[in-house]
Amino acid sequence: MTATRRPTLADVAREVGVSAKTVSRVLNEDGPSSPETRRRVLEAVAKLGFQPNLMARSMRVGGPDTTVGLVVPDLGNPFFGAVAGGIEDAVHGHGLTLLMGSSDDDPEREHALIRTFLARRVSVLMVAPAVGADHAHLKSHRAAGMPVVFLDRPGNGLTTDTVVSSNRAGTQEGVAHLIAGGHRRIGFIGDLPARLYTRRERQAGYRAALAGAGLPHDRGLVADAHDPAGAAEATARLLALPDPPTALLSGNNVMTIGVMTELSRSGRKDVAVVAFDDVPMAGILEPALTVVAQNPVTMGESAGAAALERLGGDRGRARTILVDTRLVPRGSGELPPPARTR
Amino acid sequence: MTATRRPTLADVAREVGVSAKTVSRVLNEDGPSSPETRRRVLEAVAKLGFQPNLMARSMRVGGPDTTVGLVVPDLGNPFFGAVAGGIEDAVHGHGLTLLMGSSDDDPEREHALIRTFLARRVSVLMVAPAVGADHAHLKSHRAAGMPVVFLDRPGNGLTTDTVVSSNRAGTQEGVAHLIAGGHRRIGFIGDLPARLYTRRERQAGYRAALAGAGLPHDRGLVADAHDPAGAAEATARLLALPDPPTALLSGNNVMTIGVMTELSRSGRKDVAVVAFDDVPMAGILEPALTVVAQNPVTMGESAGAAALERLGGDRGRARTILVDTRLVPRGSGELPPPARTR
DNA sequence: TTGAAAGCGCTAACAG
DNA sequence: CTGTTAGCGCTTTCAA
Repeated sequence: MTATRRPTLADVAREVGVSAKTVSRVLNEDGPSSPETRRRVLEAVAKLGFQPNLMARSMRVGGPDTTVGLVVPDLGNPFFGAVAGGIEDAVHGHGLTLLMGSSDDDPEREHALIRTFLARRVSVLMVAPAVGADHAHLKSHRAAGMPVVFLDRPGNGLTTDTVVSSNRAGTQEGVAHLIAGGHRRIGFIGDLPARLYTRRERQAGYRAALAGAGLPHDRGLVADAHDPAGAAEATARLLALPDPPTALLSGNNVMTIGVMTELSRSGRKDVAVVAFDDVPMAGILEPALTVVAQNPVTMGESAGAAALERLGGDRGRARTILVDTRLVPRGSGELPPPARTR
Repeated sequence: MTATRRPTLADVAREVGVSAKTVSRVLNEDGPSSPETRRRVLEAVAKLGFQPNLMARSMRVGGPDTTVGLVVPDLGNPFFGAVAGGIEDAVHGHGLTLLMGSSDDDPEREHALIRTFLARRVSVLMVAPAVGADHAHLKSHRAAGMPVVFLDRPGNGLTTDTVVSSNRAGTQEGVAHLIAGGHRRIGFIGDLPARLYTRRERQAGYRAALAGAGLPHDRGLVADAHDPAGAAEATARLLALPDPPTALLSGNNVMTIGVMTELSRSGRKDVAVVAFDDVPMAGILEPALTVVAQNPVTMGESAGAAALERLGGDRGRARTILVDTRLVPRGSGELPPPARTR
């Protein structure tokens, strides 16, 4: 079997007996064309199975490629999947397609992906930055008219449109919810590295809630992990303290799996929990899991909308779009602390 | 602020005082070049921040675009996110990038996306087909050397490499597990439309297990839904039958949410459940959820590997790659049926 | 070791 | 209403 060449504009033109430009006109509904020519061109297009080469078109038009380059840390994380879905919804009506890659939270891979995307002349670049990545090199590209949007986390060395969850306020609300329920010793299980933006913000919200209630901030109640197993260990460690927490705030969906697994394993149904980020079966757990829900689809849509405005010529100053989180009380956050023995 | 033009090969050449071809040679390590020239070129490239235009390159070379076009029904579904991650892992080392879009299980949108991808001259096309979509029109493209791979579901009207889960055998194993536990009336909660490939296969596995055990196939124990709420209703309906099932097989992750929600709501801890497709917190539910786990990452990797072989010149006949599922007993599938009153 | 010319598939600009 | 010419940014081909 021999690879057959794909038909070009010229092939269609030859078939019909007109010039390439005429075919182009018909196809792009650019300029006038006689109904008769039109008909014959379309016929030939169908007959030959011609499909215009978008690369060639973009190139000649001089505009960027009709793609949105998106770099996320992990394609497998449903959070980023939902974000991607939101972006696609926002832009696909404008003829833009998603070009995606995973950085695996590695600045090198992120940089490589960005380079590839730039080389492809994407219309828009969206990045959920890896920890430690630098983005100063994108300045010139943004100046050249390519919108850059940071997602979930701000970038480094570049001030541009950024879409993030209300991490701090959301966590603060979650912790306040626990405090309102009578808890005074509340643990925080955060992800690593500790300098990750979302981790820092959520922990700041945790501290703010404690401060707001006049509660002391016990550094010993803050634990770290970078996977569910680690989160489970961290949970066990906190609960084994001499004066253990009566409630926990889980810093993200991955931590939550570990926290809940450990509570389930040890049969501790008396520990109140609020988890940051919603999870599918939260309502079925026992007790049902109270969460601070994020809105990843909205985040994606906002990012898409912002990018489209920039493409439309908006040169205003960079905006930070805060997408609201929402406290969803389901039970686990409403557990009262055990009666105090004093 | 005025949009500054991006530097081209010619700009670099002018800067250095050589021809464009020389710059091209240095950059692509094609043909010889003097160390001195080389140095000056690289210097100018760095100075101007030149990045070769990949579109122009692909076009001139005549080869396809360095992308893998992937169409999935729903970007937000973690299953497809994981599949995409697997594909990316497999191909990114070969210089390929993922171009993704959601069809929303709508054949029209799927077709539009495929058209866009073809127009972009993707190197590979991967599709998780929408119900009712036709793919005969891809024949010529495959003949022209573009690998086409179907994912999760076979395509229509085109025989080509296909990667699917062992839906039938997996479900059969799950149902056999329930039967081995003593269940004789087992309900099946499947997704709609009923002619969806995965639904049909899984239901066939269900029937095969019943037949294998000499159990009657009661059509009344099979229910449908297309979202969690519907699955919850379907579950309630089955359990309200005069002679209700003592065990349920949930046909996919979305159904599972509804099934478990209803069991939780009604406090029915006596109904055995096996769910097709694993879910994050399955182990924490009470009882812990027994599942037939799929392997989406492996599916993506297999698809990627198959595509790469085709790109490498493999013209062998189309293969169907069955990715094994795995029964993960966790408790809910091991519940015995209630003692029979006769 | 380097350069000049041609051309990938398409469209902008101008004629006719 | 239609055609011609030129050129997007790059690489191939051939010549120097």
